[in-house]
Amino acid sequence: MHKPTIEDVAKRANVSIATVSRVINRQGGVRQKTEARILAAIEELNYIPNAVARSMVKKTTNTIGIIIPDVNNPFFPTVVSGIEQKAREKGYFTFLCNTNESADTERELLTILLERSVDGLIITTADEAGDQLQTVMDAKIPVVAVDRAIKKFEVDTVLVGNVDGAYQATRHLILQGHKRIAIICGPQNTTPGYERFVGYKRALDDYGIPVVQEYVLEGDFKEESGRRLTKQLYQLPERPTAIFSSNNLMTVGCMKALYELDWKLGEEVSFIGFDDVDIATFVNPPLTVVSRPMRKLGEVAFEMLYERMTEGWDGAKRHYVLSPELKIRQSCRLK
Amino acid sequence: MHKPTIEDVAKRANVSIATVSRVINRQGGVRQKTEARILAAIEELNYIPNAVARSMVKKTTNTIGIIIPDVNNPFFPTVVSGIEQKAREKGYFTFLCNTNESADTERELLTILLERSVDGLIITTADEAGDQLQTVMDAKIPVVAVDRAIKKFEVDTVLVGNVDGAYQATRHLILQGHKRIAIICGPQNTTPGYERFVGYKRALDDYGIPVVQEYVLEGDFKEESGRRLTKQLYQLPERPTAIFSSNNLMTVGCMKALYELDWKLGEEVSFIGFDDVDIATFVNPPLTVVSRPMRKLGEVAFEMLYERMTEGWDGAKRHYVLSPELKIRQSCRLK
DNA sequence: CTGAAAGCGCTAACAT
DNA sequence: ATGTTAGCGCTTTCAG
Repeated sequence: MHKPTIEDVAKRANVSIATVSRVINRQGGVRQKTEARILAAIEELNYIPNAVARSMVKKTTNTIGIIIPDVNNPFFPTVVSGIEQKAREKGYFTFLCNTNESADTERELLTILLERSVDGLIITTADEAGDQLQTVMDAKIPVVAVDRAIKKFEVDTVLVGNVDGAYQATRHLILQGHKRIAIICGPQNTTPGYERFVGYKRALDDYGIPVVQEYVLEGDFKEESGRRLTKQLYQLPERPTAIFSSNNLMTVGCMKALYELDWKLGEEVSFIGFDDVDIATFVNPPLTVVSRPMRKLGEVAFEMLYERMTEGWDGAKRHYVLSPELKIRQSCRLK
Repeated sequence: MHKPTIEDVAKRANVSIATVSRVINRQGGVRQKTEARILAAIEELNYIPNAVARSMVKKTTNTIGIIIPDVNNPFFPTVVSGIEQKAREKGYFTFLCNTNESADTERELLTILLERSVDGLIITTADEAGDQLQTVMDAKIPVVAVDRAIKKFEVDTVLVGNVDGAYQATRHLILQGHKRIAIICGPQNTTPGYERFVGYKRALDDYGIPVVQEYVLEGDFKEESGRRLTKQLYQLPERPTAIFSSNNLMTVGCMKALYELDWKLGEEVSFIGFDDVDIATFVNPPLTVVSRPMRKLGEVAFEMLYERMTEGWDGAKRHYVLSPELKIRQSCRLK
């Protein structure tokens, strides 16, 4: 009464296991009648091929690992669903792992994925330095970095134009007459955090507006920091007339703070955020944001990985940069 | 230059592979000195045990499958993170699969999970009848149903009190003096959809309020239906003074409709939703909701599954019902 | 305390 | 067109 194996099927159909294997894998070269008999046996026994055994001999699992730093940030699930859709189409399955921004957790997960012999890895690392990827590189497993680059190793990378997006956002504010523009930055040791600041600075520079230290605050990309820093901005003797928030979660925190402070969005303070958020159209007035093609990011990532996995392509690593888009709603008003 | 195997380690440490296996699995009975030598070899070779090979002989993969119907509904990712945390603690890994409410997709996914020999399955099925689970039952894999029961088979089940929650919500509205209370139902062929309607009806009955057909609308648990049905309600010659929405996504749709219709929340129409939503505190006034212990749901589900997997416990199937909680904010006003 | 050897279920030569 | 057989990397008796 055990799970039926290929041997059970073979016996029942009066053929060898090799022949059964041939029909399971649609390799052809099996007589119609024989095939029919085998198919019938499979049906009768409810036989389901054992993928573990197959992986054992083929040395490939048709499984990829996905590592993201924060499941609670809706950005990542969206990217992941882009990856998964493409993966499923190609017959790949995914292990989705969350590091909570911890480099140690990332290290552990990497080991587990290696043990499980994933065929490839898509990662938004918690530590851009990248030493933790040494084992993966040793194992010669294809890797694609998403949203955050890896310093130590050359790997395929897919990013959005952070500098570009932040520049557009800041310029939008400037063109409306704002001069006292604050930025709530992400961690400056991460690519997105740093680059978005660069875009902000570049726009100010281009329009001859000095960067004021009090208006440049560093958060951690989490909601609470957005809230705290907005309050800090409010305390300033000379309040900014506009705020640029570097990511979605901090934007949510900002909104909560504005509400608590009764600091009137759109009237007393203009606002623009990096990344579109669910709440964007529920606050009043709706938020102008820099939006990223999140699903697309995931789709591109899988496609790059797929090429490496199948073609064993060992060419130069590629950097793919997608363009962000300014979605103008009503949270920015003429100054 | 291939991936090092247990044999490479054995050679290097001058022992047999059996001994290496013993130390990898911490089975003891190996002399200190030998063990040290083996550990050193492992270290030097960067040896990582191959989980596929292990699964092959142990006939267990330490992997469970999770099937959910809709990744875009934030309810499920939250449940999933509850499952995953517990799973990780016990050394289990998860395959997360999304059916998009399609019974066919669910069938396919089930087959894949079976091929991959998952040790257990946690599922919120797209088809409560449950015929598609036949193969899983045949394979004698432990199953836990979450949020939706399975009719055809006895399996461990963890739910929240849908009737209870809907009853509380409706009563809350009634006690504020509302009599014209509309409900936006979920699909009546699903447990949550049906039970929530039952709770609504029971409350009306208990307080002697007749159920008016025009006020009972059936949506599909997706955002757009919430929006459409709210508009339908607005067209009624005698509009309801309160609306009860049966799930989070439809609540979002409702809010959009209210905004578009300029139907004043809290003033012209009171509102209460099943499930807490991110936007609940961003709309004005903030939404009163029935909230469910989502993470807990996942945690309980894994724990039940774990018992079955490890103890091979074959006792009676259990039904675990968690209690919902009314979170009173400000979207319901005295009539 | 350690080793030899028999599989786990399947694929992929190589024969026939 | 089909069968035989040698592994894949590991765990687990069973012997020493």
